Amino acid sequence: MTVTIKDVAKVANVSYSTVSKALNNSPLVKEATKKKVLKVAKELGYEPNLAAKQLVSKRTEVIGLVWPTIERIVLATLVTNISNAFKQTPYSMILSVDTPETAMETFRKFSVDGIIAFAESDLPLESFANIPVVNYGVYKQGDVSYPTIDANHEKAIELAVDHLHRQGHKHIVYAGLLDTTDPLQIEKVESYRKAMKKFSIENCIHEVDTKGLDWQDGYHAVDKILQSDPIPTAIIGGSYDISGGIVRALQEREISIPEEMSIVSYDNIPQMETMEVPMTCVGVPVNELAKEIVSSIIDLIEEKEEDAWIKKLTPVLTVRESTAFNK
Amino acid sequence: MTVTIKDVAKVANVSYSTVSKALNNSPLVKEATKKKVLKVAKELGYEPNLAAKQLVSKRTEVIGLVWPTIERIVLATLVTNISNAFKQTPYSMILSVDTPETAMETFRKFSVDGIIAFAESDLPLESFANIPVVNYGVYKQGDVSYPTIDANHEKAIELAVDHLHRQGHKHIVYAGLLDTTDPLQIEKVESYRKAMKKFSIENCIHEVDTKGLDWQDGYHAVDKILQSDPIPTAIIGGSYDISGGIVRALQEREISIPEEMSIVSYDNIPQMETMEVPMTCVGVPVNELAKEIVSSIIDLIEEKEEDAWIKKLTPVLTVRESTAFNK
DNA sequence: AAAATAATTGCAAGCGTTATCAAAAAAAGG
DNA sequence: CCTTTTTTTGATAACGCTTGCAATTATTTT
Repeated sequence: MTVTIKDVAKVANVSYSTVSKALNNSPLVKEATKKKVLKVAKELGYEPNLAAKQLVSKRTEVIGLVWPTIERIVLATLVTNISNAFKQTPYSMILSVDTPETAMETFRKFSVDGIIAFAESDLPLESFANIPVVNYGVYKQGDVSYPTIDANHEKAIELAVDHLHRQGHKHIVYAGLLDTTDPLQIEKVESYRKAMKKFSIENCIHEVDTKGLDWQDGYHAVDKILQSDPIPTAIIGGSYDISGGIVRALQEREISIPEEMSIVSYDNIPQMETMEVPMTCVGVPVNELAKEIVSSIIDLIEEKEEDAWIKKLTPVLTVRESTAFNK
Repeated sequence: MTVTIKDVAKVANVSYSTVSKALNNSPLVKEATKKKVLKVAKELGYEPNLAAKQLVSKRTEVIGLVWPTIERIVLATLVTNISNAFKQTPYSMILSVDTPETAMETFRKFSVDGIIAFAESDLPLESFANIPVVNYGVYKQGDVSYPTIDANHEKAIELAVDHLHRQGHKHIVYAGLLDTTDPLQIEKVESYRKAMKKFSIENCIHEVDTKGLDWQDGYHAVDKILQSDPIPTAIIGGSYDISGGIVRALQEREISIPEEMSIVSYDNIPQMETMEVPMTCVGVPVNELAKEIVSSIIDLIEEKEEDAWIKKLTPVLTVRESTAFNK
């Protein structure tokens, strides 16, 4: 039937406690035996019994990810990247698409060692009874009740403006969600203004409210952009989807990208590369974000730091084919 | 610390094996003691230790759901509905967004009792070593290697045509993905043709290829629809997203729904109700789909049927405000 | 080469449950 | 009132694993 530690022990000709230690890479067992055990284990197709492990060690090496809503593709991509990042570790991840409350119940049932949450999800703080949590994104400006990972949004937008400015653009419009209380969206526009000032083109500041973050929101924002005077030569799209909509709308009007219009998108996900026009974008690459989140939660579990902190990751500019010199 | 069965035993003044039986509602313990034990357990806030339970009973009461890609909202809604449906049962669900191969690994690690998969995911058949699987949707026409749940698509489309036909529509256009090998999409158009024939309006058969299943695909199909002669009075949208795009495009052209154009959408998800125009739709309601999937996998686990079968669920027509009599 | 020290290995005690079966208590029968 | 039968309870052995600690073996020291 199922291969246990004892079966491995028998074949490897050592005691089963040695097998256990070998499998856990304990320094108390000789390298040679460790190798032998590992080889036998593999041959027999040994798989550790999680329940037994958990029962004695009180740890599960399982981390729960609360993902209450099927949201924008950026988050979806982040989730898959996080899931991937765990493959390099002894931990596994389970996902709950329930409300935070029921997710917490499930996670307690599984006795997960740690939890990853997104700012969007509004966690029931009380129910965490000393189980480590890492949060992605901030709830409100300045609020850091948990260890929090976030991108340096200000820097990201500055990177976008800088890039366009170097290419000779002055009339750079920011197309994003403006009329909102979402701190992230607010920070992005404000950063845009700041950056325009920094490069002394604040007289060209020009913002278009997309009213949302989706494809159609970008698509419909193009009308407004093209009606302005002077017509901008470059656009900063506030999200992956917004930029996608903008590109399509421009193409339909036969305005060529990047010859007649440059566009830089916020968000840095692999999908940017495979868009109709490979997109120049700014943001923390989603795989880095994922790696950081994963290593943070593991550190937290293994070192049990207590404080809430915030870590702002440095974004990068990825230049592709949607931007060019302004002639 | 954590309250165990032994703590309960001590307080209730019985042996801990009696407590175990009482908690599992065994007929071998007296009603009176059962009540007493349950009361004490509650008072002490006893929570059963899943790991210990698993270790001895060999069952985890956990079911894995393979969801490799973040796909159309219909699937996302189905996933959350399935997750909800499990709440009525002793089982819990874990989700893997990995490739089917790695998902299987994770599931093996957790020793899930069963697996739910979507036809889209192309499972590695070999790796299932007698763990029950339920599949949603069919891979290819007629292929049922697993117990499979699916909607009766033919019936659904017929329902749509019937509804429109009763309202006096003849020029009913089907807007969906036509140029594809996806058996589901093919079945839908063919069902459309069949239904049109059934109601003797096959001379009005009119299909528009959306080239995809997304919002923008629907949006752009409207041009083609409006260029035809005669202009149809009703549209069957091939998916939730397609229909959404169609509605928006019609509204932009100030063609009022349902006065000037009726539209029935394929897919029956709650979001249909909250669209810009509450949408008349056909399909198996997702919550029913979810319930059926959940009860099937549980039956399979508990009764261990061996055969592959396919269960076609009966779709329903949900009439809302996107359809009206043709005048 | 013997003694001391260090590096490995093995033993055995749990972890919190369930499940089997023997023991005890209660009920029934003679 | 003592057997016999039935109902109820309680020991106890797994389940597969980790983990101190004791036992063994290998390596230094003297």
